[in-house]
Amino acid sequence: MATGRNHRPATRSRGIPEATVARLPLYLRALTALSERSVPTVSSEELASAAGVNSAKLRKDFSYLGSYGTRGVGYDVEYLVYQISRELGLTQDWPVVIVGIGNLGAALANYGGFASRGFRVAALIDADPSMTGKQVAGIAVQHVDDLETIIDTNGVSIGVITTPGGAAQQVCDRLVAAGVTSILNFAPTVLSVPDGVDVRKVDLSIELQILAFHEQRKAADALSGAAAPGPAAPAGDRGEQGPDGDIPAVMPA
Amino acid sequence: MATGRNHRPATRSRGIPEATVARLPLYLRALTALSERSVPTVSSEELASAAGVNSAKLRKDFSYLGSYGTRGVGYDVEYLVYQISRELGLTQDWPVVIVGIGNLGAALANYGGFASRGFRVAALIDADPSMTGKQVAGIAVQHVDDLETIIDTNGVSIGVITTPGGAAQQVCDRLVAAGVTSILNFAPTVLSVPDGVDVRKVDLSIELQILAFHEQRKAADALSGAAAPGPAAPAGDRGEQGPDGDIPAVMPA
DNA sequence: TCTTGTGAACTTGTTCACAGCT
DNA sequence: AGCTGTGAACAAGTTCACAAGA
Repeated sequence: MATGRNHRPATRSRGIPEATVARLPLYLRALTALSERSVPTVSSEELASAAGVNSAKLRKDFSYLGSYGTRGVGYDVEYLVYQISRELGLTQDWPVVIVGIGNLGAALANYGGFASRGFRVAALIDADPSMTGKQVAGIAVQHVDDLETIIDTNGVSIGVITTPGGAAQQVCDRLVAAGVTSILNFAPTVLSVPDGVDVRKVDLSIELQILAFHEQRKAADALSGAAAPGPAAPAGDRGEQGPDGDIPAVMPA
Repeated sequence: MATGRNHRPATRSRGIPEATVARLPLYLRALTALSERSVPTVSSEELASAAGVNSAKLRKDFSYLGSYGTRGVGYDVEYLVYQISRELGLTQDWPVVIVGIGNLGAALANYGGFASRGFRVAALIDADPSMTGKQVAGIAVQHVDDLETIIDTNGVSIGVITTPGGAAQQVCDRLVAAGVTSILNFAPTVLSVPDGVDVRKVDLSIELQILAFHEQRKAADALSGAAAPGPAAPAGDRGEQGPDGDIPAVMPA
């Protein structure tokens, strides 16, 4: 996958692999949970298991950040939380706008995990005049006519698009023109953006189609494979699941 | 990520790379749009551009499916739509259950893209008794007590979890025990599943954190890099964006 | 003795560039 | 002449396995 990092291609001394960046939030979540339970220290094995990856990968990932562990002991939880937060840029506050306040937009606005990690919903924007002024998650919806002003006065650099597919490119263009340089796109559309703008795409129907592919293959395997080991699940060991792993996800601008 | 495909590791003759599988839905969407405009044939260059990937990758991807193009001409749109649909298992109907009918669950239930491509919402399930019987997207919500019966009578093999994080593992265990073998998890939790069960995770807060990382780096680059090329976007060419490529995505309830 | 940190091997994915077919 | 299909080069990511250090 190629997460688009097209700007300034050279001069990157301490480049952290994209796959690693994609896992840092996962580690951070696991570490935060440990921190809340006042666990002082954790081994790569334990943390890896909590994050659903294997320990060699985790150690390699951390090695790109520096040497924050202690041999024979493990990692200091609080210290690691801080280092990863800093690396991800979560020690600062990121104002975010959500454009398109339908079912999904409202769901995201109500999502608590937002505020918890450096993100703040600065504004909700919708094109429907009848939505203007309505309170969603305690925030008044504003009309899309004011998009540029909202972006500007709030210093927003991250936008979330939850409009229907047909409106997404247009909204995207306006966001970018107004100064937004990172976009999380929930609309089922491929967005065109200028160089230097990052787009990440979240697409439910694509996820389901990928599951269907594997599901179909399991069914085929069950038919062809002679002696089926058991009903559905042989109850083997627990598998790993990655945020990325497979599908990559982002994209370059 | 590693989409857990732990079952039957060997004996896979016609293995399609995971990265390719992740892009097939993207091609399918672009092809469907062409089909609706009655475009009979398309070149790898055109289709790649519509899907937001480069043409060499697209041709390589299609080569894993077989030789469905015509040299000097391109690909027959209708034929390709059929072949990809078949490969993804979308020529059959997949009943899906959504567990956890909060904001997000309701948003997904209302999502039109579901039915359009082989997926059918067979049931909505929630643990809150006051939700039972309520209509969401034209479907009556059922109580989680009946989960096993619902899975069984509808022959469901794909489940979507949109519960709060705390309930996700428990719901997952019951889904798996009832026979579900593919799970799309929106809860901010790493799910443990037996071998043979696929889990895909969509996590909004992770997506935002990845964007924040890149955003932070752009800011750092702008400071260090002497002459800034322009305001925000140099208005370069249009980049590619992958579904997978990197991380997938949605989120927690 | 225990666990990190990492070179090296390996696997997966991407891009190139061109032969081969229409 | 044009575009697909693909071997081969390349790049990214993962896993192994063990030396180094606490």
